[in-house]
Amino acid sequence: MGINTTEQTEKQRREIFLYIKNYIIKNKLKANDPLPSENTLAKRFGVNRNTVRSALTVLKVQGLIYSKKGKGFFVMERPKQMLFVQDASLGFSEMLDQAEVEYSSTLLSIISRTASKQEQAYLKLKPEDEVYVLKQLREVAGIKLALCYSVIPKDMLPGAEKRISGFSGTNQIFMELYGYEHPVCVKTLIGAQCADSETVRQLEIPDSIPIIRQENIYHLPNGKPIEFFVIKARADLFSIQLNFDKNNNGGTKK
Amino acid sequence: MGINTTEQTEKQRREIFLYIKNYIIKNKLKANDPLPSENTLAKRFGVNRNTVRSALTVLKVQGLIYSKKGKGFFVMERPKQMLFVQDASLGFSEMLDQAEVEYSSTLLSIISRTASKQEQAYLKLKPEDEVYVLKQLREVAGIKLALCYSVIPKDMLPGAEKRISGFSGTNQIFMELYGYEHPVCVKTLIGAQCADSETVRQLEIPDSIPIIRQENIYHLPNGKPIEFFVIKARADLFSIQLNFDKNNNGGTKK
DNA sequence: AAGTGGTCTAGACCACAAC
DNA sequence: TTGTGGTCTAGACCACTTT
Repeated sequence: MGINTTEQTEKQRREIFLYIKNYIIKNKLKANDPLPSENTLAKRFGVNRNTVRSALTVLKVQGLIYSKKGKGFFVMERPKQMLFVQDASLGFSEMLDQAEVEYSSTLLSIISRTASKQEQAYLKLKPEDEVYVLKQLREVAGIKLALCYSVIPKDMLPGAEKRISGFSGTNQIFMELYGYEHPVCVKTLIGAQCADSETVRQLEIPDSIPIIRQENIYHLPNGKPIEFFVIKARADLFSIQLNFDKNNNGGTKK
Repeated sequence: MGINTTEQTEKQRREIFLYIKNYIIKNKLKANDPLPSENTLAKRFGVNRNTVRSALTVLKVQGLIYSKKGKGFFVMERPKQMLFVQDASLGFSEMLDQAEVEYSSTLLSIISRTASKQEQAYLKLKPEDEVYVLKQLREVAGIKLALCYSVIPKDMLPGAEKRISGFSGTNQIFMELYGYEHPVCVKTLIGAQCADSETVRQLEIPDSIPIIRQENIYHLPNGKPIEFFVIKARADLFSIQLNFDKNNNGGTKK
């Protein structure tokens, strides 16, 4: 068949797409197992290599496979979803504690700058006030799970740059290093977004994985704002559970 | 330049990609404004139409542009984010009420079937028990915002197929049609996922938009499970806010 | 040297839309 | 009829990996 003859419009690309998906299932391929090469598939289906490539591209943006130049295509690993129970009294680290998973925190950077308008509102700051911004990478069960940003009024942590070490969460800093009471979450905002380039790079994920973005505002028990905490976590691994059983406020319907 | 000569490897596709993004900004294009055609761009950059297409494909999967066969490429509309405050005592419709946005609900289908294992656990059902499954499309401010699934034990709604009309939320059915008390949410699970094909079709969105998935379990005040409610909402429009100010349970740290 | 994926060209045919 | 996007072919060259 030299030139296009018949029903090329209803895509044979889909046929190859489905073949690969079935191939993975039937052969019970696990993560990082190799797939047939582009040329092999092109010959098997009697189509051009470009057509095979367009099918593989779809699988790639869906995060089912990945490729390495000079080597081939491989099955992407799809780890199991983890569930984390959210509570006003728990910080992020403590939530991981409660979930009984092994985790670690790496302090990527700490800078100080003036507060943005949003941060001024959340932390009750004046435009000239400065904040510390701590960027952290959280790994859970050996997997890079989330990028976290802590925004903290600078006057709450005098000399923080030199005092912070052996870091494993800001609540530890607040309580053990500065003697504050346990902060309480007064507001949480949960959304989802596409992975930005920094998140893709730091978490080493394909940009097809959606990101759960959680913003928390923490106060001290006396009402003083102490932290604006942003979590950007891989949504394929991270989900949030909220229980209303206990602190049921009686259903005050408006 | 007949055949590939020099540095083709570091992609001129990116050049076209950036050109289009700048083109939209510089010319202050609004939603649904047309973009230059593939052939126009190919001539302007002196490249093949396929190269232009691969750049446009990237912009399409990112949800910045869309195309219509026979017409051309257009700027995708990027609506503003809406914020919804979550509360144990509020159903989804009531949450929209409280947000003071104009909304509507369309009942897409109602079927009955046996409960899945997950539904059996959530609704305390036996394997042979049947449930109604109501599929709803929620539109907010004229925009298709979310696909919702209500799973309700069949014995809670005798003869539902014939009694349901002028539907605007299951809580209305529970209370006005069947005289139940106002259900209370006892558990919420929030995650994010890529848009599945049905959601893409029903909400008329590109599959690049992430989806917030919220699962709620509702009980009657007497503790009887009445509804398993799943919301699949566009994450570019929908985010969830939780306030812990009021019902602070005192910070019982474990 | 041979094989793999990545990029790009040149050109064909199709379905659809506007004139 | 002309122009648009959608699909596919055939083939070139590149960078990288393995033998």
